[in-house]
Parts: sequence; structure tokens; C-alpha cells
Amino acid sequence: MSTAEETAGGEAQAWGEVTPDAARRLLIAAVEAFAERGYHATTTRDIAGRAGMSPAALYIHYKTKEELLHRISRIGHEKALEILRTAARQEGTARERLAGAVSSFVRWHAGGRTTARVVQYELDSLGPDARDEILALRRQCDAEVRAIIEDGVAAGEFDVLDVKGTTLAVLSLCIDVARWFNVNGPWTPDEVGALYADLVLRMVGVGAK
Amino acid sequence: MSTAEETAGGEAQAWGEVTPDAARRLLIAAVEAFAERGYHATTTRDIAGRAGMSPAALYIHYKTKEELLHRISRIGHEKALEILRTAARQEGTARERLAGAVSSFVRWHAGGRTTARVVQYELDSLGPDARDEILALRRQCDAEVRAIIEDGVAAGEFDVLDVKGTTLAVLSLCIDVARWFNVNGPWTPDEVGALYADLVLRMVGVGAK
DNA sequence: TGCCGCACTAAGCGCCCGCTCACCTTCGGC
DNA sequence: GCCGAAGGTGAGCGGGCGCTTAGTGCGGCA
Repeated sequence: MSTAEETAGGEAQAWGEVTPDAARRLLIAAVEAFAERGYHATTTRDIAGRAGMSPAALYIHYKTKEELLHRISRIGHEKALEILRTAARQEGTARERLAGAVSSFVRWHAGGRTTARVVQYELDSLGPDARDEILALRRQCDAEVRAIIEDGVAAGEFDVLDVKGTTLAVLSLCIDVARWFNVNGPWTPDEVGALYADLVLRMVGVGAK
Repeated sequence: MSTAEETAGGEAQAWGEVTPDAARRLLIAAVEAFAERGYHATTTRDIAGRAGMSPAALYIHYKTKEELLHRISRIGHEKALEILRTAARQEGTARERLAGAVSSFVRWHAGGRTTARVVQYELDSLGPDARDEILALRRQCDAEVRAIIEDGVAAGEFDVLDVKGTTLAVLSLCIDVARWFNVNGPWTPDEVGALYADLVLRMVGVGAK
């Protein structure tokens, strides 16, 4: 499970489930454009151009530009939730599960930074209904992490003052990786994942070892 | 110095240095609009309207819409740097200075969330020259925090694996407060500041009390 | 009092946006 | 061999954008 996740290679393989080939190319083009310039600064002409198509082709597969963002956000959040769920349901102590969850979650945000940036930072550009749907997924992510921390506290492994606040801080720390991580920077996604797992364990009161 | 910072009251008093009254009103209107909708989704008509003026009035005081964002970013980053510098130059142990820096930095991001959000998240909307200028200020913020952590390590107070990475994580954690903090949420800026100071001390290997 | 300068407005220019529509090509089924 | 559906294109629409310009009301000073 934890071996050949989505750590390796380009970020494109995650979109395999998007079925007509042209629709997938448009979606990937939109992810790149949104990540580079932001949703509002991206034009439909730019998206279609990156996908090698005319501007009108976009509207055969998607009703509006917002539908593209919605689809990207939902698929991305489902992937993030799956990563956290997989880690949370692993065998082992709360400490091992928390370290695993943080390192794989961070690896995803660093390695798939293009996608993660859109998913995590362009949420406000969605309409109210779509945003509510995504926020529900986000609450499930929060619940997974909180459950691990609560387990650790109940088992006497962790020493935490404020479970809710610490959960929020842990997620916030991981998510913000998408903002600052640079592929040409000094760290690999794996290194940041390991560093952050260590830092988070310290936050819940467990020494580095 | 550390008493009546900018903790109290509305976020407007920080802009006292912006001199013609109309220019200040436009700037505050721009901060609100950028924070709500983002830079690209905000129109100059909206900014002028919030300031109670006609669209054309904006161009008497600012050359372009981007100049507004530039001014906001520079003033905001100077304020952030001042907060960190003040905390770093306080008397006391590295532990006390780090806790003070984190709690006041977080208080600023939470209390002045509208401003902080624009300052921290709309950077990419600036042109290359303006962005470079702001990034220089940001590097100075990084240097202040890193200096405290290095002091703590040198004095044997802190136990840190990777000073550079930990510095980045600490700043990232604080900055991301501007993204999620909600004035109607369960915490006050002071509470988040205290919680985060505790979490950061744990990250550098110092127990809670 | 007369006039200048300046902050501000009403109107609008030129552009590019999201999106549409009439038409074209390809291709499997009978 | 013809036909309709699916997927694509070129041209262009209505509109709102950032920004400009000609003109207006008004306070200060000789």
C-alpha cells in the first residue's frame, strides 16, 4: 500500500479516471493553468490552447469554466482523503499511524504541488453549492487526523493540550506545503515528509527517537 | 513597545501612514475587496465604490490596480517584519523570544486576517519587480526566526534536527493562520497565539512548561 | 471679487473575457 | 453507399474589464 503510491513520476496519472481522452487533457491543462496563474487569471482560451484544442472544444466536455475547477477540487480532495484514510487504518500504534499519515500527506502536497495548490487554495472561487460539497470532504480529512490524535491521547501515548487546535495546526502545516514547496528547492518530497512527521510527533508530545 | 501593538481593535489603524485621506480610504477598500474575492476577481469599480468614490478617482492616487496591491504588500510585510524584529530583540532566553515571536506573529495574522490574507496569498499577482522586492522582505522575516532558533541550538536550549527546515515550518504554520482563521470561530487571536507558541516550542524540542 | 489649481465625476474607449452557434469531418451500422 | 451521432472548428456575440479624457465644483489667495 505505502509503496508505489503516487510518489513517483509526473502528476498526470492521478486523472486516469477521467474518461474521454479529450476531457482528461483539458482537465490537466486546467490544473496547470490554475496552479500557475490562479483561477480568475486563467482564460478558457489558455486552457484549450494548452490542451491543443480550440476555445470552443472546452464547452463540449464541460458546461462552464467553474465546472472544471469543481471537478479538479472533488477528485483532489477525494485523493487526499484516501491517503489519510489509508494511513489511519494501518496497523500499529497511534504514533506510527500519525507519522505515516503526515509523511504521505505531505509527500502528496509536495510531489503533486501543482494539483494540491489548486485543490487547497482555489476553493473560494467555487460557487456556494460546490464549495459546500468540498468543505464536507475537508471535514472528513480533519476527522481522520483527529481520530488518530484522540487514539494516541486515550492510549497515553500523546500529550496534547488542545486536540481540536492541534489537529487544525497539523493539517494547516501539511497543506501549506503546497504553497511554498519548490521542485527546484533543496528538498525532495520524501525529505519534507520525513521532517514533517518528526515535527508533528513533537507537537503531540512524543520525542523524536 | 510590546504593549499596545496592533492587537486591539479594527484593522484600519495600521494604515495611518498613508497620507491623503482619499488614498487611505481607497487602500483600505482594496484590502477588503482583495481579501474577500482575491486580486484578479476584484474590479477597480468595486474598490472605488467601497471607498464611496467614482471609478476614475482611483487613478488620481494610484497609477494602476497593481500599484494598490504593491503598496498593501509592502506595508504589510514591513509590519510583519517589525513584529518579528521586536520579538527577536527582546531580552530573555531563546525560548522566551521564540514564544514571544510566534504568539505576536500569530496574533497579527489572526486579528488582522483581512490584511494578512492579502499580504501572504496575493503575492503571485504582482509583477516580477514588485514581487522581488516583497520576497526580499520575506527573507528578512525568515532570517529573524532562524536567528532565534540558531541561538537556542547554540545555547543548548533547543533540540533541532534541521534548522532551515524547522524555521520554514514554523513560519509556514504561522502564516497559514491567515487562511483558516475565522473571527466567528471558537478561538480568539490571543488563544491561537498561545496555542501556537506552545506547539512551536515543542517543535524545537522544549517541553510545554 | 476673480481666477487658478486640484480633487473628483460622467462618459466612454478599446480590449478581451466566457460562452455560443453554424458548420465541418470522421466513423460505425445497415 | 448513405446516414446520423459524436466531437471538433472559426467566427463572433454581449458584456464587463482596466484605464482615459473632457469637463465640473470648490477652496484659497491676490
